[in-house]
Amino acid sequence: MERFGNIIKERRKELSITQRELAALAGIGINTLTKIERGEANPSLKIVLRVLDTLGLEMNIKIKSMNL
Amino acid sequence: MERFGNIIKERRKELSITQRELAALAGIGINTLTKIERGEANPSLKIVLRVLDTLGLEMNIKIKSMNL
DNA sequence: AGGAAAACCCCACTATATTGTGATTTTGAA
DNA sequence: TTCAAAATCACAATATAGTGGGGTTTTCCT
Repeated sequence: MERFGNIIKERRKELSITQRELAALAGIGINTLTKIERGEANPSLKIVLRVLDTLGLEMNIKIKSMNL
Repeated sequence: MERFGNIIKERRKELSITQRELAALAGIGINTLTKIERGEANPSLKIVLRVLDTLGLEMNIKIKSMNL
């Protein structure tokens, strides 16, 4: 979850918006967002997708690649 | 969620395992899995990652691509 | 250093995801 | 067409995600 939170946080910073703004835009609670960014949350898929979408990010799934 | 469920279901079929087997391997309840496959669930990230991992799938996040 | 905005913490409440059990339906192969 | 396995459904109980409110700390700009 750590990793996931960092992606969100970094992207948010790139877009220069605050946690409050992102939470509002994504339609989620501020507490929920801060926990996600800190990796202290286990968010539902709905929440995840809303945040990603708001940040102009997308998630995709593929067969696991080899680790050389 | 529909889309997500289908990915899981199709991959499971490719691996020729039953819902019960996948649920057991992933360490989640059978009811949870069936709902996910039908798109009638809003699973937590933890559950999502467990299922994907069990199926040899991985999720990644990138900047949304243009729709031409 | 001072002050304001941003981020974080704590707590309690509500909403809902997750689960097991047992019954029912659907599927697919002999 | 039968029969067993697989999938779905219904229900109740528990676990936990999501939330708001208010206070504290951190950040960072002047």
